[in-house]
Amino acid sequence: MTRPLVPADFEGDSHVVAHALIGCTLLVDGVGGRIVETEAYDRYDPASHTFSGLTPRNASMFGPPGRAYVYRSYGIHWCLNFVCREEGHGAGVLIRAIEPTHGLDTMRERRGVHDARLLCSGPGRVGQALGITHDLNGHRLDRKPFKVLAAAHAVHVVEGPRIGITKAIDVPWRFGEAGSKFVSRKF
DNA sequence: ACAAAGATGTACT
DNA sequence: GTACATCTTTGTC
Repeated sequence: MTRPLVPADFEGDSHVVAHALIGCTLLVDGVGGRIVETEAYDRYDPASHTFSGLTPRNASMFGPPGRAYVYRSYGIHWCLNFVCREEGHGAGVLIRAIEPTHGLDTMRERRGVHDARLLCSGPGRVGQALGITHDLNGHRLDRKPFKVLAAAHAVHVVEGPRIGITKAIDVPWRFGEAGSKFVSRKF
């Protein structure tokens, strides 16, 4: 009962897209699981990489929606965003946590830990577990190696303030599945 | 050319 | 709870 998401699903407000992505399935080369935590970053958000306009790093967020924006975090981690578009402006949704369902052994090997809760509970961990690299920046989400499937059934979504930022910390633009054991932090 | 901060994770006390 | 790795991007001089 699930359908693959297409670029049209990423047209619109980043907050709406971030909310709608909870419960969807994300696979990279068949490895991944259910998205249980996201954050929205819109064009006029001081905490967004797009706030100061187009730069070489954030260029993919100014391109077509339904693609990946991959950036290096703290010089160590690769973090994955889904590009969306609201009123012609670039915006992004950070994938913060996944409930592992496919390719657990591959993820354990990449992460070096066994506990399923520690495989994908955080944006840097998601990047490592799914094998995300800079090669995938700007890549379409409806083409290999990506696979993004709509949620099989309705999900109870909760929201709260975003994590790890110093600007606009008051807005509740972090979304997660209620009661999930696989989020990076409790809501 | 230079400096500072960063959408984090891990190890250690 | 605190410290620190690690390096790219961006703004400033």
